[in-house]
Amino acid sequence: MTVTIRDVARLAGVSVATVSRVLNASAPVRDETRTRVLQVAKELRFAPNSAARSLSRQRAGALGVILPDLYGEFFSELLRGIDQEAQRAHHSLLVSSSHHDSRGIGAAVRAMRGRVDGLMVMAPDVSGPSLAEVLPHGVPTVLLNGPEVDADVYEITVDNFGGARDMTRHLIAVGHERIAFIAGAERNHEASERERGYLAALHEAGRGAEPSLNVRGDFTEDGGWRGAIALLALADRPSAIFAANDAMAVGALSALREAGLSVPDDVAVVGFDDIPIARFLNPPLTSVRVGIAALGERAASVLLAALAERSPPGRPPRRAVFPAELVIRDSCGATAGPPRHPARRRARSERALSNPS
Amino acid sequence: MTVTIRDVARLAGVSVATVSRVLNASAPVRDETRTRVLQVAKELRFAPNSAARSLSRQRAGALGVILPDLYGEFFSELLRGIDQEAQRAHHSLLVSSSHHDSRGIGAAVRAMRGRVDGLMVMAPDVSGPSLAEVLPHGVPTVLLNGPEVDADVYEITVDNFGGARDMTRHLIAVGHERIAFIAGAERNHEASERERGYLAALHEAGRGAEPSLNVRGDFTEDGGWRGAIALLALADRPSAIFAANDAMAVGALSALREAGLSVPDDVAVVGFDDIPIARFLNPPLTSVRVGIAALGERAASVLLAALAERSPPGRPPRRAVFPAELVIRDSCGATAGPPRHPARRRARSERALSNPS
DNA sequence: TTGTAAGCGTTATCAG
DNA sequence: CTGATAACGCTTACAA
Repeated sequence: MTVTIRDVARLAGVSVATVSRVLNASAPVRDETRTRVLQVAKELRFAPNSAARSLSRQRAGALGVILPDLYGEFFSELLRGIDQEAQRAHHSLLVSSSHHDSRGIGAAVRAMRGRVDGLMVMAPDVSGPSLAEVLPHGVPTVLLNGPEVDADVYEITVDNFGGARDMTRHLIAVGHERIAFIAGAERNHEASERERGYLAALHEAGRGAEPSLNVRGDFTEDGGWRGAIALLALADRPSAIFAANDAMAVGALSALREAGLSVPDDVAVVGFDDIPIARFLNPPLTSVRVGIAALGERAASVLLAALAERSPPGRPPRRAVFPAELVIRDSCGATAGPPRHPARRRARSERALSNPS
Repeated sequence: MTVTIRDVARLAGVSVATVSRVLNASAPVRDETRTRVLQVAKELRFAPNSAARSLSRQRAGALGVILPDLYGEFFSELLRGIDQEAQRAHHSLLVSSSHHDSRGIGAAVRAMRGRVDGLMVMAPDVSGPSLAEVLPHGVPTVLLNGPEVDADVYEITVDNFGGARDMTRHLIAVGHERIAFIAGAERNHEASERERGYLAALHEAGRGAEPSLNVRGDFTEDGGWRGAIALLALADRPSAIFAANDAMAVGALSALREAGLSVPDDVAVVGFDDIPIARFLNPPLTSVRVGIAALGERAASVLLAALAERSPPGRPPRRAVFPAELVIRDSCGATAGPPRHPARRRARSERALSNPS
């Protein structure tokens, strides 16, 4: 076996309690013995066994993250934000991914029992009730971008509906007549919210939603590519394509390029999420900014705060909604064409609209 | 507190030992008692406490992952591969990120003590000796894409040198005279290996390396953008830009577009890693395929195998090198121009070279 | 200021 | 087949 606290105690000529006190600064220890203990601990490269520690104090010093997937820039950004906040609070991160049904989520939740103090769960493609069934009791939990759930949890979501509605409004405002939508995966909460926003904006503009312009995607580049191909095959092709996330917008851009069409001149393309790469695309992608990393940070900090307060989370669940704001870049044709040698970079053809109409 | 094995035992009218036996199928139990125990366990939604479990058996059923960063598609792909393999073996994943120095890595390693059975460490910007200092003794460890380390660990790396050399050879072969390089971060092992490959290819072609064509980057899109801007400011601009990773290539493409230059007609651009988005870029990016997810899977499976064998890892360290092969797409100008309406997708303007010259 | 000892929740050994 | 009970490594009253 590896070195334990008893080894340190023996070599330092003290009891294990004293070693523990020194290492945790949990009680006063004579200076001389302290330095001796530290000395020995360093020599032995002692590191306390976290499992034993978790068991003894009744907390693990770790947070669990359960995600539907890990593909693409969205999840790494989210995880990055979560990790940053967790690390600030000296907490470890347990990550489990590719859970698309409640059974899988339940299994992941159970596996984390005892190793984490709290949970962040993103499960956009699971229904509220079936999610509530597998969520743990007595473990503070933050739900990310999911449906509303009848359970004692915190919920943080992005304004998917409002963002999509605003984006569609914007496309209408700049004169687009035929606005197509590449939707997200079926039964996915975020996907349906965004679709709802798209339809609402069409409706309020007094336009009917043309079914052929609303195609099903799956949030991947390939899905966006296929969606765009389908749309281009229409007799009367759309003048704008709104992809329900940036990954699909990337795929759509690729399809348009292959078809020899120019963006935004022939067809405008916009996305959702504003993943980091969006502004570097060709052309730079108009999108809906979500602040993915900030969302992750927020989720972690809400969870940490819940853990900090002594009172068990018997309070009513709190629900927070992150704003989603438009970021207009070249791909929608609403900016002036880029000058050939821009002096400054960012300010050129990018603007954020706080309250687009 | 939450429900423990004692609660289950009491309600089922058996001892905790029996409950444990039932739940782990670790010893024969009478059918009748088994069903009764399972019944009670389900009713109580019992899930064993993993910390206690880890402590008792001397294994945690979890793997640790230590990464330098979490930004961009590279790391999410890597993590995706690792997670996939870990999940197959019913292991959890502990992830800790943004560790660029040995101190931080040491802290992360210590924090994982007792919660993981093995470690995967990616630390390209830490020197071998200082890494060896903080690596744990007695914990099976896989080093990813790092320098060779004098410690009892497994090492898995990508052929960064060979890949970069082959890519440069390719650019030379298709007639490029002035080939620029946007290097990775300083003191980064992968960065320097790739740079070495670039220089080696120039050298073997009897060309001197022009210092002004070799600019420093940092593996981010922004770094690539700045690098390209610097290169375009040269009196005699390069005909090809080799970015040391795809993220920087993305930035370079963006800079070229802003400068009104066409890729590949005015300047060719190539990258390294072949992140998933590369083939969807505009134009599709020629790159060096690394098989990122497969690399992660491999790392996890090597680790799991090491954990499975009873013998403590006293064997000599094993080092494996993943091949890196060119993927030629449009951005380097070595493919025929894309037809306007390609029938098939992938085969059109993409080809993989196994043994490029 | 320090030591002793009782847990923390499971697993595993050893008797029955 | 089943039940006590001793670990596992650490923290934390409670004493001294």
